[in-house]
Amino acid sequence: MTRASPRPNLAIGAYRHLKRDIIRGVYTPGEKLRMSDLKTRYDLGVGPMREALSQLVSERLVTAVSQRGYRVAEMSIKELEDLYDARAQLEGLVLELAIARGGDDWEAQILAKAHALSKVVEVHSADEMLDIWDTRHQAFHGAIAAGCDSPHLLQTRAWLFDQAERYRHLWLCQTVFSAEALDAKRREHAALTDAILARDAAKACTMMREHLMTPVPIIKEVLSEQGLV
Amino acid sequence: MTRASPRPNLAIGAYRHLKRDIIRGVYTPGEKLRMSDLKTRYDLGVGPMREALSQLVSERLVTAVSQRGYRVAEMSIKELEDLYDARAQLEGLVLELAIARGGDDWEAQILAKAHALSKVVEVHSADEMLDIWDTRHQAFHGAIAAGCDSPHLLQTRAWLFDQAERYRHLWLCQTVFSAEALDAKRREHAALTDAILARDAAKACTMMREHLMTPVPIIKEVLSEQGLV
DNA sequence: TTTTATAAAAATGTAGATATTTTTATAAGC
DNA sequence: GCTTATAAAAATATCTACATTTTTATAAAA
Repeated sequence: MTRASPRPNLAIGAYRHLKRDIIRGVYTPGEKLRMSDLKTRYDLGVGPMREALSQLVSERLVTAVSQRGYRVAEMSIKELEDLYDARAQLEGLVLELAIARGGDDWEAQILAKAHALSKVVEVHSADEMLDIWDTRHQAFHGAIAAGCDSPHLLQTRAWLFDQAERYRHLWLCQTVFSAEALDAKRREHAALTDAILARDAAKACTMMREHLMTPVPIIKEVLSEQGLV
Repeated sequence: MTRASPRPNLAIGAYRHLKRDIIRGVYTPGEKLRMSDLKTRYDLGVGPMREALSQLVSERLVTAVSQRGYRVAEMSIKELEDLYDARAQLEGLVLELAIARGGDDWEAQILAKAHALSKVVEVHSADEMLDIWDTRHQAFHGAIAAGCDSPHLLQTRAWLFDQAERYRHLWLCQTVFSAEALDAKRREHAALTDAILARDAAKACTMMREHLMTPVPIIKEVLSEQGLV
């Protein structure tokens, strides 16, 4: 029997918690992460804390200067634009490969996830709505990308996604609570699904790139409003 | 005045050293990295060592299982194939963007680096030859990629490059010490440069993808010969 | 052979010592 | 007075050594 992963060590927990907090905007961009504060906030020693921070430095969510500690990575309009452009281009490539390589099961999964996403309605709390819609939305796009059948391309995709997560979170709050915005997205997803299932690579990839770029102006507004840049 | 980077901490040094050793094949894939061995080998305490390992786990060069320590990441034919495929596809995308976006300075840099690469001859020691050729080879490809003008795409490119580095190192030793192989590469680079400067995107991208895939069969042979898989 | 008990080895975590940076206070020069 | 330079103090980051927990190896018993 395969042994279930044992007790996760403290660094792993700290890593997850801190990453989540950074993405959710608990810290402001550029904020100093003092070891003494982190120790009390997450209730552990410096060892595990430093390990968690080291990983986040690797992922570029935190910056480090030797002997001068750690800071939350900065955010900027410039980064936002490049990040979303890179994501759109990569997603286009991945989709092109998926259309060339994907089989029947790939098509079926896309339809399944598209259906689940379109059925998100009438949820009680706002937070619940945000969670459910985002989960299904990611599942839908994940199902499309999976067809490229390349673990390493999917990994780079996931990495860019993580990088964008802080920006994306701003957009998510704007979109999910607007019936109009949600409806626009629903139509885009339906059209995208049609083009993909018709294996029209050129059309589908263009639509995908445009679909990924639509949040950019919205995020720009929120960034200026909240004084984050 | 910008303050020069101060004393780098021990974790940074350990990270560089360990990463280099893994890439150069000092450890065999899957080998256990015992803390006590690492401590004596790199002459450090556990703290900095664990920080360095945490970063390498993020980069997937090392794997970790909680309470059971660290291991050098495995290598496999399957991973080799996916890695090189992903690299070729991404490099094709980056080149397509570079041809669309690159300016005069981009063209000039490519010509400059291509020239430097073609002039690598008559070096004394074998190791020196390997270093110089590889440095200029990377500079040439780097100059091409730079035209895409996207820090994040270049970053994902660098990450995939790092992932492939262990495999690539095997190929490099085979190629640099074969006059015939070097000459073949020289012709490929010249043809590639021509297509790029002619801004023939379709042709250049196809050539680039093929160029990046040529090492795969060679590396497969070396891997089986050396019993690394 | 398989299981259980025991001992050794290894990984992880904490606390305190050391070194570095940043802040604050003080004094000198313009 | 205002700025700049210097020195002491505080805050902070980093590292090592030791203590604790968990895993792995070994040997005895079923």
